Amino acid sequence: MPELGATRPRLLLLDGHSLAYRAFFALPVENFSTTTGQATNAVYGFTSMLINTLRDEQPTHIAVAFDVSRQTFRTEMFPDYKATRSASPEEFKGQIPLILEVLEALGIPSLQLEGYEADDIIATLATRAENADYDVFILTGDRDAFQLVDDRVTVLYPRKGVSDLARMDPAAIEERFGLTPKQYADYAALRGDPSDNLPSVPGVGEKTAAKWVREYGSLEQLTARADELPGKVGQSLRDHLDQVVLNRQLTELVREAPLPAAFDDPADLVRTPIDRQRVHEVFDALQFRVLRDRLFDSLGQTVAPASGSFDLEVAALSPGEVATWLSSHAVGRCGVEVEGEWGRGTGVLRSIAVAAPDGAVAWMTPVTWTSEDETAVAAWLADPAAPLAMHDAKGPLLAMAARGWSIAGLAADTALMAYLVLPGQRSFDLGDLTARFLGRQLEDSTSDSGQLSFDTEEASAGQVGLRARAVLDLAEVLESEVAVRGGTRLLNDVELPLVSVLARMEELGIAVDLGLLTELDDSFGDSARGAETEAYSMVGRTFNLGSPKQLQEILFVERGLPKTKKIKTGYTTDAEALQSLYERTEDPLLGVLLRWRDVTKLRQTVAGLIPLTDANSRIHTTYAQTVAATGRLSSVDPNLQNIPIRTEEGRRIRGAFVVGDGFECLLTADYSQIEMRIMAHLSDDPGLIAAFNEGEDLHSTVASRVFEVPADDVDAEMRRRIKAMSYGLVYGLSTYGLSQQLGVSTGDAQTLMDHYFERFGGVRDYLSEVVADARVTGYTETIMGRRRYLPDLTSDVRQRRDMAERMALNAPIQGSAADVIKVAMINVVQRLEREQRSSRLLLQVHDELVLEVATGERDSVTTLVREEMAGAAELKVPLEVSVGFGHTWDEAAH
DNA sequence: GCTCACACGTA
DNA sequence: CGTACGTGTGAGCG
Repeated sequence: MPELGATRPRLLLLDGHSLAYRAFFALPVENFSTTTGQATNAVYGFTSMLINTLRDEQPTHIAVAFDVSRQTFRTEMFPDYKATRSASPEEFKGQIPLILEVLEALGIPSLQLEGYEADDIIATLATRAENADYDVFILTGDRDAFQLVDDRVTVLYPRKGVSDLARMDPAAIEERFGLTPKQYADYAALRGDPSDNLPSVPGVGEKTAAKWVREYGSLEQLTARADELPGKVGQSLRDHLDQVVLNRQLTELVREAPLPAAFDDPADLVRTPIDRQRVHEVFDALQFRVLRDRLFDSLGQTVAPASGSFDLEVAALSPGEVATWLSSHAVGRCGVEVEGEWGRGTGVLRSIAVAAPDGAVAWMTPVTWTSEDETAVAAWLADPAAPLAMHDAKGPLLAMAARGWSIAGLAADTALMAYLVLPGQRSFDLGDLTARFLGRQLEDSTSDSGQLSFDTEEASAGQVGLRARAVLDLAEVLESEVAVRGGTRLLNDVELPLVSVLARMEELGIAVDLGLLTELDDSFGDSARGAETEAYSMVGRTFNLGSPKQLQEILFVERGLPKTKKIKTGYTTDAEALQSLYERTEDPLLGVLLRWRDVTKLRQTVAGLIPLTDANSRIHTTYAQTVAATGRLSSVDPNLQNIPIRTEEGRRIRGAFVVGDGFECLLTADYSQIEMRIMAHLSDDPGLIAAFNEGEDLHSTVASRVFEVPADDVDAEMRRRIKAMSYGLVYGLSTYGLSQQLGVSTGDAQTLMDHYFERFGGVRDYLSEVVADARVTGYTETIMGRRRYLPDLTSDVRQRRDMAERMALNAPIQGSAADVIKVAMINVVQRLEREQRSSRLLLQVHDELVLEVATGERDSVTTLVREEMAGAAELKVPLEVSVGFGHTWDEAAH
């Protein structure tokens, strides 16, 4: 069994100057500057390497060393040292203070030492840490550090640019230079170094230098026996012995530099949590949007030091052992980890590991198990009395379903639990969660280096077993994390039961008319080509219609059309802008462009669906349950939640989604105005509640009250404005936004808003209360207690704060609607099962469910779906559900 | 091959 | 200068 996990603390040391310098020349400054003209390429490259290394190496301790000035003990020994190095450009120097700001925000200590280079500081810290039993990682662009490499010290050296790091351990040094790390300094001295202005020996290049050090073992031996060296190069060496000896002294890194007291003990370099607020400020100033996201993605919001490890034995079960192992160990909640592949409604199970509460971990694979073994696992998984903890169980469920298994006792899913704890995070990697919540290292640190080669089966057993154990331990910790946030019911009653509902929906997929899809592909393709040809002839040459850049050139330069809204790359060519240009200038090219955009988009949608259709003519999406910060589901591969509906042509695509063979029809059921109903419920506004209880049509009823006219006198324009206003409120609309939406002045928009709030004061009070509460508590909450954390509500940056406020306004509403339909889905499926219906739930599109209705079940299923959807939550207004049927998804719409 | 910006489909 | 998503493309990096 390989040794699993690292038990030692991990110290990361960075050479600030050399990394920044590498970045400065690797990244073109034109692409990395703020809008105010400050160059940021060195800061960017440095920070990017830092973030990647934090993510990949998970250090528990960290420090960054900088050079002070050119004057060091080395220049005293050899005045020409680094003399040819040109003064670093002002554009570079100005970025060092910015790097220091980044480090300060990240809580990473940095130091410099008069008379010494950053390398010496690093050598000193590395030596001390190594003696204190640390693993040390040195990120530097200076090869002199290679001499520090040994079993405990690894140098990470940028190979090219800023994203490709070479991992220099003793094996890598050996492979690259044919030398041990200890010999590296000898080699460097012999070879000389033009960048440091260390003279070389004429006739002795890298090859000879490496050969001699290899043959003689060391520079010392070589110089002692210099007389033996034959030929011209031998004489050359003898003539330059003094310089070589000096080179060697200069190259040697100081391992006992006099460090300041704060850096005396490596333990003092333990990582501290980052200052989120500061990070936002600094990254805002540097305009590092993507880097910030990458930082928060990879680290989560705070970083727990991952110092511990797992220490476990994984038993790879031999044929016939499974039943016995399970009955003696699998008592109480077990961690289950599946290795395999899944997606598009199916999967393959390669191996499975079970971590028992007694500490035992077993691993097994279909490759070796007997049919009795398989029966035993399947029966155990299907036992509702056997509680299971898994991580992101939906995929494994698909792999199990493909073997005909099902599970009954999913008692915990660590991905879902982490999602409720950190709803803003978009991915939940088991290794990250383990480091963060258990302070343990999940990855086997020896596996990356490729030095140890173990039997694949053993390696798999170790890794999968380790993960099973991590899941079990993590479930316990996350359980209390969820509980303190009041999310236990949401987890147990909604998210967990939903997993198997979604897995089943993915497995079923929805039938499509492949012939029709192909026809549509052709037809949209023809239209696109037609528009294309027309556009070329209008412009007088061919060009790429899909390139906003070329389009800008043609529209705003060649044709001199009026400028549209500014965007980063110039002026927008989006549909809204083109439409308005068309109305103003009547340039026929704009009409053709819009037409081309429309049909190409439709064609792409269709073309994307065709290859995803399986042998049974069904398409299987994958639902993401832990992606949307508000609690909604999302749909990928393909996204079936954004199939066109608004235009006639778009609906032709919906017409290609059809009822499957042997079923009667598709049924769609959607909540009408669920978001406004939730607004009424949460705000408790009597006027809005009355509007729902009394009025025929919500928007007309609200309009008649706002404009103080009888319901019959509400015209289409009044209704349109009020509808826009109502929905705008759900999104945190400003008067400016409303004026844009309605095409009226901000004054008129303000007046409309005032009138609205005069009649619906409860809504206004609720909205301001939501933001005020969230500012105090730090989060918003849905009707089922789902939280969304919004730390930016107290940001000093206006734009961030406003954004957070709009999120605060929207999250409880969008999130509550998500809660409601999730409950409805569970209940619909449960009742279909209880009533032994063959009809089945296929799709969810946020406020709509699509079912495939079995022959003869139409009426009963309609009733069932209406009842379960309407009854999914008890609100102060009724939940109204509208239902439609049809042979296709389009026909089933209403 | 990667990442970014843009554009656009849905609720 | 209205929320939440996913996808495809061009373009620039390497």
